[in-house]
Amino acid sequence: MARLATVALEARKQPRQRRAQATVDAIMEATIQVLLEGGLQRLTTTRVAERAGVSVGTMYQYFPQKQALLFALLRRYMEKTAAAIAASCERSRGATIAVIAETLVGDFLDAKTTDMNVAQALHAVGMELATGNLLDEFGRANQAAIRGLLESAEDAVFDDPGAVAFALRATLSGTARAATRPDAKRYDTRALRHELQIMAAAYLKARARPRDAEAARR
Amino acid sequence: MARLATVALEARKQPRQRRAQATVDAIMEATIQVLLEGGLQRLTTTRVAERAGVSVGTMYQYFPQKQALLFALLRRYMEKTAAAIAASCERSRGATIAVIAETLVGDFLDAKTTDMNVAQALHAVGMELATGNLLDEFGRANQAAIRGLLESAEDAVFDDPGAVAFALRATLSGTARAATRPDAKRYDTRALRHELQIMAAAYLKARARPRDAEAARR
DNA sequence: ACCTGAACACCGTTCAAGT
DNA sequence: ACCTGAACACCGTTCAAGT
Repeated sequence: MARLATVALEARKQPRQRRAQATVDAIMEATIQVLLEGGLQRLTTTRVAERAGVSVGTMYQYFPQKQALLFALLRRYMEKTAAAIAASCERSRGATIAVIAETLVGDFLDAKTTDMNVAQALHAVGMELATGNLLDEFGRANQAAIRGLLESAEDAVFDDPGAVAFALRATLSGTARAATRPDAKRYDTRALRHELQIMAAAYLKARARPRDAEAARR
Repeated sequence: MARLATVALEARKQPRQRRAQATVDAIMEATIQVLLEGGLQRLTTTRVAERAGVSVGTMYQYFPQKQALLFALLRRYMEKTAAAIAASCERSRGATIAVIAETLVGDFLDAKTTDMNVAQALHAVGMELATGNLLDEFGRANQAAIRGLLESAEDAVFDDPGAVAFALRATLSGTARAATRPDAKRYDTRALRHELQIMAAAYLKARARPRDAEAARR
């Protein structure tokens, strides 16, 4: 099992004076700039401090390690999207499930897509683009397999099997990632599996025409 | 935009003799061991080479940078899961969509869950667990918001709103991650949004009882 | 063809000294 | 209370020399 040293990622010290707050702001802004400019590989403590116009020592007073910089950025991004999603839920409260489904999906994707530059840079943390290319490569392979499967269905025919396979694959692999998170509880994983099966079945049914109808038309 | 230096991640040199192949195998095995033992933070080229019983120079002959080690591991993992998924699709070929949905979801999750130790370690690349904790924290908040929304639906009542909210949230956030990948094409994103809305609507309908029936029973 | 390991440039982190 | 920057330990990567 991957054991990890327990590390403090939160700020070591809260800024108490105005100039200290300005320092923290400058560091965070510098982190974004350096990240967007050169990716994670070029994000060094020296570079961020230099861009922020402070010494490394000062930076370490507020961000006890390099990771804390990224952590703070991620926290800010997630606070923002969570607020947007909560607001969306508030808006469609009491609507029909059809409206709820449409609004929720739309607003959720919108929220996560805003500030996409930063989000992408954060997601890319670690293996950078290379990992993504690999994921895409196999994503396409899996999608092709699923598409072939859909086209073979005994009792249904799909008008756009490519789109359905695409959505199904994205949902599954995205969810699988969540399910394999280290702290995903066994219960959650099993429940999720059951719910996903219901979801996939309902989706396919909604997207398919019965094969009989097709045969009858010819 | 995050610009990245183009780097060769594939092996620099193919092993031609038997002892060279043994060297490559030893390095890959050592990488897994070091990764599972101490996480990404302790995965240094020196440590892997030492564990593999070769010099760093030898390692750099086959893996031109540190990332290439992880890349090779990830590739092996994905080849394995892709093969499992293809086999699953082959098995349920020609079945009904109900069977297809159930089999596909089940086998997909199984494939991605096998070798979970390595998968987790690979997923953890970069921000390690801290990121995950943050994701979970806001995941729970979003889930609670969605659950409240579902319970407020005008035309439906859910027997297990928590489970439905959990599945919906996992699907959405997992998919959003895929949609915000740098190379996700605009077309794909828009199509995915539409498909997800159909999926969510179909799922909610499958999971809900009409409110009238509930009112009538009382 | 394959391997070695000292050497180099650079990075994360600390801490005594300053205002 | 806040900031500085030289100093330290260590890491990724290279390359001349070996078998």
